[in-house]
Amino acid sequence: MAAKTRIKDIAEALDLSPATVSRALTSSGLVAEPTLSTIRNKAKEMNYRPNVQARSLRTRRSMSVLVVVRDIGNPFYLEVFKGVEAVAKANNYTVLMGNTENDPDRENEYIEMLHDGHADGMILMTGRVPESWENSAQKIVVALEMINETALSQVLIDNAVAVDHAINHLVELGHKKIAHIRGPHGEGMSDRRSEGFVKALKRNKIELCSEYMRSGDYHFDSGVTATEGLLDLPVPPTAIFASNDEMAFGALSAAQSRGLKIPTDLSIVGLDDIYLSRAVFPALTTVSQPRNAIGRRAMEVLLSQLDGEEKPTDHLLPTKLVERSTTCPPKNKL
Amino acid sequence: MAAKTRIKDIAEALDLSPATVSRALTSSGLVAEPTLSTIRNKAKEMNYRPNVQARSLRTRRSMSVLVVVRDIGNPFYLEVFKGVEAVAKANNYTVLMGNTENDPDRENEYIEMLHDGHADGMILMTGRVPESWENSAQKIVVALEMINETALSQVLIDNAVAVDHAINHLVELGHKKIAHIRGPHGEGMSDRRSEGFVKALKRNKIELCSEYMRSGDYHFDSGVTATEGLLDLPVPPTAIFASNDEMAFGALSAAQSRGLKIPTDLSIVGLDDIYLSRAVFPALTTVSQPRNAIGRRAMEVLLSQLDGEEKPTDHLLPTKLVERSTTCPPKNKL
DNA sequence: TTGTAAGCGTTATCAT
DNA sequence: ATGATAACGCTTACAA
Repeated sequence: MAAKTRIKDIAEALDLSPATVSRALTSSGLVAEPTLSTIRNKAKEMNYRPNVQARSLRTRRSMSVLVVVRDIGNPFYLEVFKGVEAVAKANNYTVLMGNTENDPDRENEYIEMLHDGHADGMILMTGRVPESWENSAQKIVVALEMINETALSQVLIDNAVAVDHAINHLVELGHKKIAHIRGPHGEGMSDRRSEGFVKALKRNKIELCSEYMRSGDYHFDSGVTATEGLLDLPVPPTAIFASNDEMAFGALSAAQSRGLKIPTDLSIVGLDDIYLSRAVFPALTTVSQPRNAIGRRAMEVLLSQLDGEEKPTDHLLPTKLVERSTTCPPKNKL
Repeated sequence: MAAKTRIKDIAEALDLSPATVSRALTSSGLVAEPTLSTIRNKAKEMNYRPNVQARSLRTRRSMSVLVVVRDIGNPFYLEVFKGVEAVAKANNYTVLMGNTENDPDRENEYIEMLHDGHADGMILMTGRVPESWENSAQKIVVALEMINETALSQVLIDNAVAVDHAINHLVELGHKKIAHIRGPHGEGMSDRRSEGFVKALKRNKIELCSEYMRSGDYHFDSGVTATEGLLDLPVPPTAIFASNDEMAFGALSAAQSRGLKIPTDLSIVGLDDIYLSRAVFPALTTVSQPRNAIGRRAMEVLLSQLDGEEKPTDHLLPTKLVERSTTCPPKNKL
């Protein structure tokens, strides 16, 4: 294969100046019609592709955005990523992905990539703001995981409403003994969900039994442990609401290990609707987040912040209950 | 915040030439000691960060690699990605991620990114070679999903051996009526696994019943459908080997829906050992792929191909059986 | 409407 | 061991 075609090559082939070729190719609308087509055709013919680094160096835009997640191994983020990618691609942006493993050093590394011009903007899904975001507020959008007290734009669900969907469903089925497995204390999303739980019970005039509140870390094992504790109680709950699906899987597994029939002996509701929620048995009743839409919106918000003067704001997206097979009325209605 | 520090700024502050500063900062070993430290300290003090695009423009290396998968929503790829990222980071490479959704156009887009210098190399996990890879053989490594008849380097497991692990386990337990849910016809990996199945039966002198061979598409639903067909048979199998975990989940779910006890009534073995295989109930017995190691190795191979003259070759990594709770001896030993 | 020329921040070549 | 200078490929004032 021959060397890469440059603008200069096209210019020479057509006996024009590089400037004109550049203008024609960037659709600046400054090139007249006979020339315009000639140039574009020649470019195609010579298989021209712009050199990204040269362009970025000159324009000071990399035309790429960085999506940073806490744990790239978590399938939850991927649908969001797809949404981001769709909008990005439509706007000629490239998407880079980074994961931090909850490591502040790595979080800062990615902020530095922003600073270095490696990316023009950043979508944060780490549940935490890196130390040095301040110069870059306009370039950052927080998605999915809420961050308390920040001046950054956020795109996420209304966690309290999501929890309401779950609890209302259980209450309508007749449950009164409802337990909750919450996420880690001190994290925005996690706190918001568990506050939502408390309020939902109150609104439904159900007594809040402190024994029925357990903590997990969003992972499977913690769901198992919490559920074992709940089932050991003198008066075990008839329903468990886990604040994410993976812990709900843990609940399901723990209950089935003890020979309980789900949902007859115990109803279980999750939150997230991850891909495999329909693949467990029985399929999990849960509350779905519009992950793809969150990704799209996050990217849209980011774009408008990068272009214009859009000020950081919050964007709440709707959730809905997905009723599958882990819920039914409690056995002994009181 | 002040404007970004450039090499020129450091040079002026120290009354040296930009060239010297550049050399000191890229550890070329060409700068003498008093100067070297002075420069490095000053750089740190002025908070210098190199401009990536300028550097890439000059060196013609982007110092980033592209990982392309077929479906980024598949959690399976993520552990591989982590492996790639670890090695990449250790070598000062940035990792970009792309997904193709099995769309040839998108596959070519990523090849073009390679060609454009957006990335120096590429790790392909699409199970397919894009049309125009030929000029870039040295820059591409295929991982995870085998591609028939290609001159590219490949890093993957020995699929036949992986299947052996599964079948030998079932045979040792005493199973003779072993069914198989295979992946799509015509795909390298899929064909290899199902050939492995046939050979493994033969080696164990078990008759191959054509009714016991079903096809799926690697997704949950196809596992359900295939299993329903198998259970409807006059003489249903006592064990099912699904060629990936997700279809094994389908088998599990279908069997449990019919009231079968797993593993007593039916043993199930998967292949892959995805993250949630331990989170289903009962936890899935499966064959694990060293995904992280595959990622690491793929990146290592890519690096050596980019640097040196390493010729494309294949690299097979070992698998192992993970015995969990979906297998036991068949009920009615004959 | 098109051309000329400068410059983005680096690194590589050639001197010294 | 260090400095001067050019060059990477592109865009954008400014000029014509």
